[in-house]
Amino acid sequence: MPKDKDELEQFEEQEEEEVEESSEEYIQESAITAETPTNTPPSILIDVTYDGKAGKALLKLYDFINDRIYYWYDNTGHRPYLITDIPPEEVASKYRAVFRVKGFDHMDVVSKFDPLEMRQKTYTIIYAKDPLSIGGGRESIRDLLPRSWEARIKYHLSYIYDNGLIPGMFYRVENGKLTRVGVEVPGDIRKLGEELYAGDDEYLGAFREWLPLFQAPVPPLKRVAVDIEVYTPQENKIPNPREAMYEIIAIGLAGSDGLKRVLLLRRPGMEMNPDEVGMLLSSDVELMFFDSERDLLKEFFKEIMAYPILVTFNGDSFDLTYIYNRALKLGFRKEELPIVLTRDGEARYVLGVHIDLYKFFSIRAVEVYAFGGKYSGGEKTLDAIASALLGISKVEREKPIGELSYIELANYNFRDALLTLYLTTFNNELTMKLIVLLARISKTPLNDVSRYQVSAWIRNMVYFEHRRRGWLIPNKEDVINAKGGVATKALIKNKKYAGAIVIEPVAGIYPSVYVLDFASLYPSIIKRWNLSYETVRCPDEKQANDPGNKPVPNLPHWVCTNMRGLTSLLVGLLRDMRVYVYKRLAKSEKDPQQKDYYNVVQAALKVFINASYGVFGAEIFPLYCPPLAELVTALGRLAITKTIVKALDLGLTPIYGDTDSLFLYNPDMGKLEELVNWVKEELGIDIELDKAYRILALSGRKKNYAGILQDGSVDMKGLVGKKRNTPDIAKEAVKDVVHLFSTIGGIGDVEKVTEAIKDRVKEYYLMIRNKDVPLDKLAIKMAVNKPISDYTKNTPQHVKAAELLSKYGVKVGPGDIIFFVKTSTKEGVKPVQLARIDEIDVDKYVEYLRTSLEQILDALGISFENIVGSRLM
DNA sequence: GCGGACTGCTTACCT
DNA sequence: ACAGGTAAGCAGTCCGCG
Repeated sequence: MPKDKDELEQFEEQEEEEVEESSEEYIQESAITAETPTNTPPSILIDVTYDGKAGKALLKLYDFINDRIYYWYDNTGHRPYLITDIPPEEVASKYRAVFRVKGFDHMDVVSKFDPLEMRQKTYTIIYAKDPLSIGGGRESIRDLLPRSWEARIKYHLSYIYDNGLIPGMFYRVENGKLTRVGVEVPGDIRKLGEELYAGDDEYLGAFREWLPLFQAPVPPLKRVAVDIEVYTPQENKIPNPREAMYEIIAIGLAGSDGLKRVLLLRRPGMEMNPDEVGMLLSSDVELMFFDSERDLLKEFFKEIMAYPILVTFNGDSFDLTYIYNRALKLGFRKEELPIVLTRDGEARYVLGVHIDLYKFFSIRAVEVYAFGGKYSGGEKTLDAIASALLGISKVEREKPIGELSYIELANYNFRDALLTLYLTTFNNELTMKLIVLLARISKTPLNDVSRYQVSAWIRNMVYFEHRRRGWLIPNKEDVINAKGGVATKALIKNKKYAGAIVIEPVAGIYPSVYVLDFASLYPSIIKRWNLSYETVRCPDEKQANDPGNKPVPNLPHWVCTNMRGLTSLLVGLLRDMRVYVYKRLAKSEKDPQQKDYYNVVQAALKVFINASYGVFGAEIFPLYCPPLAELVTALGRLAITKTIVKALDLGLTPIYGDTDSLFLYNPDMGKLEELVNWVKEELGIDIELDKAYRILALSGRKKNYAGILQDGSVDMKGLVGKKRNTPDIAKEAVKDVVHLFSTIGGIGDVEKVTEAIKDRVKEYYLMIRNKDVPLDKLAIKMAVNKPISDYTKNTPQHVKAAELLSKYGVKVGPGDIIFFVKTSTKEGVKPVQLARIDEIDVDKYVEYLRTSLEQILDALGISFENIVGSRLM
């Protein structure tokens, strides 16, 4: 199993550039099925998919009490369809070919609300017997018509929307009919919403609708983590999972029910040394030996089928794909296998759901918002993520896989399976709960939630609401055509519109600084100003010409006041539920289990809220709406500017601010409160005290400061000394100096501490001058973000170092971090492995030390040159 | 032929 | 591949320089 980044990359799909989103679903090649009873106990809906053989939507339900998986096939006659504005008679006369499509079923007339034209319209709906006949197949109805809508929505999602299904919620089958199981909501929580939204039936209704999704518990989902080892004749060469040429010699299984097992292949010439048994890392791991690989796989398939959820780390690209192809090679028939490979590189688990944690943890929004960037900045390997989240450090393997003894192999193999399982169990099953909650909010099956980015989740959530309201889902081009382009210019080249404001900070040391922060500024703006793709620049002339409908005076965009915007309502609701309900509950709840759960709820909500503005400025989002995005940032600029003016008015002293924050120097507490109230009153947005510094050092650069908070902790932002690529020696110097800085108790200490800092700086300077530093502390660690061959415009230093490395046979690819030092050799750089201390370019490192330290020294008004003497060498 | 001013590319950060 | 704004370093280009 590949664990290193470059190894992972080898299996990333290269050719699957699916430009067109097809409605095609995977072909169910497997004949394995679960029971389909006419009555079931309450069960959790874990997957919704399309079964090509049955030609129907298929729901997978997990009954966690009796530990059973059930299938439920659609029996309502639901069919794939598309919508067109061509009347049926015209279809019949002008587009007769539609009827000749083999999967054509029938036509009908429907009335839908067009959110762009903002009126009810009549459409023709054309049904097909299978998704491919709508679009994606050899001959499809979509391709025969000049205009169609909703023809690119994948069928299983369409099925979810039309039936109001919520993946992750509880359902039961009663006399063959699928029904949702009710959820008990405590009266005091319901009351919170009733008070919050008194008199606003739209919000109140939505609140009641959404509450059960958060109140329904997430039951323990039985799962098994899987990891395989493959024999390879060449060391450091990872076997190709598509070819599956070599033997699978071990499969590790770690179950949430306590299963600890390694299936091992007996190999000629390898003996089991009985003395070694005591060396098993976990003594209760059960080893099972097999004489044939076929039997080993047979046992594997049998074992996993006791679980509704299969968990892997990179199983889509490696483990499960390898197993699948290897099984075919060994004579298994496709129908016998519980795994199916899809065209877009997924390895699906037929009975339940396969969750590939490599994919899930690679989702940017999960990484940043749900896990607070804890594993950011490094490699996304099992070891790296496990070490960041679980604090388990890496165990090195000393020999090639093929040379390990049975016990060594079992230890190595089982450990990875166990780590994979741990990634789903730590913090009270945080990961599983998060996935289920994300599925509920987005109406997306667990399978897709764990594989698609946040824009797909938000798309699904919003599409679901369209269908619920009987709205037509517009095509992407319709939105752009109706809403037009932008009116502002970005400061950064190649960006589409203007963003946030950053206030120019004045360098200096400031005792007692209070920071005010707009509470989720952009979502609040979306709520407060009724911003939604359909309300912004709505088609009503009267609305367009009413100056009162222009939220930003110097922007030409107006916003509809007649109806509440869909996304405004959704974002507003989710934001309120997070702030007023689940953050509060998470704080007040006594039961630790329940407290943890509320925290997962508020973290899941955070993901959606934080991404809600960005998607409207992202071209890949199907409701991409630049005027909406630019209104949000413009209103943000207005909010912070007005707040600053008011602050000055009140005699407060703003010294810095960035986007949604305002730094106030030594404020009068009464005035501060006055400002907060004014903002709430006049701007209709919440602003709150975020943090307070005992002392703050502004370097004079934007996004760049260090401060000591009231609890004595250091808060460093943007300083070079904090960046990953800065050599450790410079980082240490900064850390040292900041520590000295933190000893400043009052303004009276400044001089004394300044002297101490000067001395320390000089020490570091001399250390570098005298090359009295270990080489690895001089290493610059910089990531390669694309294939080396793609650096055509220029050759940055880290790429030069990478090229030197490749001469020694070290392969470098995207995601790899290059360690290099600056040398006085011809290239100017060398990979740290190849360099000697006497080749170091001392001046360059003094320069590094200078820029790192100056960001602190500038605040203190000290010059680096003064300390070290302007010595040019 | 060389150095300074400049632009553009690249990475890592902030909100 | 949810957004834009900023710091910093280096590569490469242009231009002046009697």
